[in-house]
Order: sequence, then structure tokens, then C-alpha cells
Amino acid sequence: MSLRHALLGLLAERPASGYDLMKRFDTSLANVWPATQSQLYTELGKLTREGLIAVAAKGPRGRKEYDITAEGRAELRRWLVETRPHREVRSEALLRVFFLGQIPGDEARAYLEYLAGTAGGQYDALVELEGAIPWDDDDLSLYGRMALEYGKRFSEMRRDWADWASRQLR
Amino acid sequence: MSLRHALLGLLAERPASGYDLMKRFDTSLANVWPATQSQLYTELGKLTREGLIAVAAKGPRGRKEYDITAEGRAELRRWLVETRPHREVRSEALLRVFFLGQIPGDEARAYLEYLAGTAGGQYDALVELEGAIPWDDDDLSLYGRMALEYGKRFSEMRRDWADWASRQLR
DNA sequence: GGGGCCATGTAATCGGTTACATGATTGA
DNA sequence: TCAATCATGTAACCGATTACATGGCCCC
Repeated sequence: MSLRHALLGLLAERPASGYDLMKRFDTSLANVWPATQSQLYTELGKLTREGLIAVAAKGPRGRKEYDITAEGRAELRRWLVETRPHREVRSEALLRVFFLGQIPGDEARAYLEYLAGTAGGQYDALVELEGAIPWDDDDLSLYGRMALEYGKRFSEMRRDWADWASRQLR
Repeated sequence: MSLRHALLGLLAERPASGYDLMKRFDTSLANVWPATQSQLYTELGKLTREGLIAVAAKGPRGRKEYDITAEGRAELRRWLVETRPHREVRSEALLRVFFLGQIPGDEARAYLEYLAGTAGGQYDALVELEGAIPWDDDDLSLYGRMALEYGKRFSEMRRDWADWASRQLR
């Protein structure tokens, strides 16, 4: 149940509407915790009923600006300090590797080369993103840079691994 | 919907009962695509009704030994050759990093050190596993080694990243 | 006036988890 | 005989995805 904590985390920085939050999920958080629009509005409703967030202001077109409550902040800190992330294991890409013996070697190699290509593309995109962001010295930049560095190392590792693996088939 | 393809992949190697398959999910596949017992039996029922697998033999205690059908093999190959894995993004561990500004620096550092510790432990466990497996020259060993190498590189990368990140906070 | 964006919600479905429920066989 | 293991299934619930549905506001 991390979606609620992602919402609390974003609202802890500044108040926002569902629409605002959606955009942030589609951009900065898209690479860590994607969420759909319907899921988001449903969760905002639940959080409001539970008193972790509240409607702070109303705007045009039925816009509701949410803000985090004291209980919401407490829950966010509790999550960060007292709980530990679940191991995330599922990898469809890797599951396929287990069964590559079912297809001819050249098709298996094509698959691994495809993986190398997508990982390489992701790495390039992150390097470009890094250059485009106006980094400064606040916490958001500090931890945002850490997350970006993780993404870079991860895509680099997958690219190198897939290159290595496809070479094993030659 | 990869569980069905995981089952097809395992049954393509050799016939097995639900109980047999469960053990293989709990050991070799646990790190790539975990599945629960109930999910597994439900999916075996569906696959049988759809004609992708069939009960080949019955044993004591109501044991049903399943085997893959020609249609099942075709579906497995179609999945491997014609479809591409979905990008897998969700990372609760990384989501937390985005919000570490909400807690004091020393608690944030403790979190990153915790991540380094678990990743390091995983790396060690995989190295040990690698030494314990009697590798030979068949496809299963070839692709199994690839998957293991991925796991090693992945945990290594996470350990090094978390070490680097925690050092950023000093 | 109208296109694009802002803005909110509901319903159906699906894959996955947890809990429940039962019983046969084997070997010490 | 009795514990461990083999063996199968169902039900309730939850989070996530897809599709549906509606309408107001702003600027050109």
C-alpha cells in the first residue's frame, strides 16, 4: 500500500489537486511508482475520509486542493522510519531468460540484444534528463539526484549484462 | 499474465504436478516470479480448460501430473518470440528515497545503510548458491547461469549505490 | 465559437495475497 | 501410531488497470 504514502509524500511538500498530483506521477514519479488517474482519485477520497489529508481550498471546475494533515504527516514519518520496503522481485524480462532454451539460439540472442538496446536507450535518456534539470542544494535535489543515479546505474547494469549474455550465445 | 507462461515453460521441460511446480516456484523461480499455491492451482485449472496443458497421469493422494499440449507449446513460443516484456518499474525502496527529506539526516542515512546491507547479503547468498549448483553444459545451465549473473550484478549495483548514497549524507 | 486543457469521478475486471479447508500416504 | 510430507482446492479481499462518463474554463 505505497500509493497512499506517495501521495502523502507529495502533499507534504506542498498542497495540490488530484490533477496536479497526476502530472507529478506521470513525470518525476513515473519511473518509481506509476499510478493511474482513477486509482489516484479513489485513494484521495480514502485518505480524506481517514483524515490523513483534507480539502484546503476549492477552485474553478470543481478543483479541490488537498493538504496533508498532522495525522498524515505522522503516518508518512511512521512509514519512512518504522517500516521497511518489501523485496521487489518480479521480472518478466528475466523470467523469459529461463525459458530461452525453448526457441532457437539466434532468436534467443535477438531477445537479449533487444534488452541491451532498451536498457541502453533508458540510460541515454536519464543522462539527458540529468543535464536538463536545474539542480540546486535543497533536499529535493539531493534525494532526486540519488534516485536518478540509481536509475542510471540500473540501466547501465542491465545493458552490460544483456551485452554479456548475448555474447555468451555466440 | 506471465504466471501461465511460467507454468508452460516449466511443463515444457518435463511433466509435473501442481505440488512439484510449487516447489520449483519456491526455489529456482522465487527470485524472478514468485507465486502462491492457490494462484498456481487456479491457473492450472484454467490452462487445462483452455487446452494448453492436460492431465497426463494420476497418482496417489489425488495427484495429477500435467503435461504441456501442442497448443501450449505454440503459445509459449508465441510469448517468447512475438511479445516483449513490460517495463517493470515499481520500486518501494526508491519511492522512499524521494521522501527522505521528511526525516532527519541520520535516519535517512540509516535507511540507506540498511539497503546496502540487504543488497550485500543478497549478493553473498547468490555467490554461495552459484558455488553449490552442479553446472553442466545444457540449456538450463546456460540460461540459469545468465539469470544468476543478472542477480549478482543487480544486488552488487544496489549495494554500491546505497553505499555511495549514504556517503552523500555525511 | 470552439479546441485544448483542466478537472473529477465510477464500474468492471484482473492478477495476486491471505486465510480457510480437507485429506491421503509414507516412513520412523 | 503419529508426525511429516504430499496433495488439492475454495473464498474473501485488495491493489491496479482499463474503460466509461461528464463537464467547466480559458484563450485564440
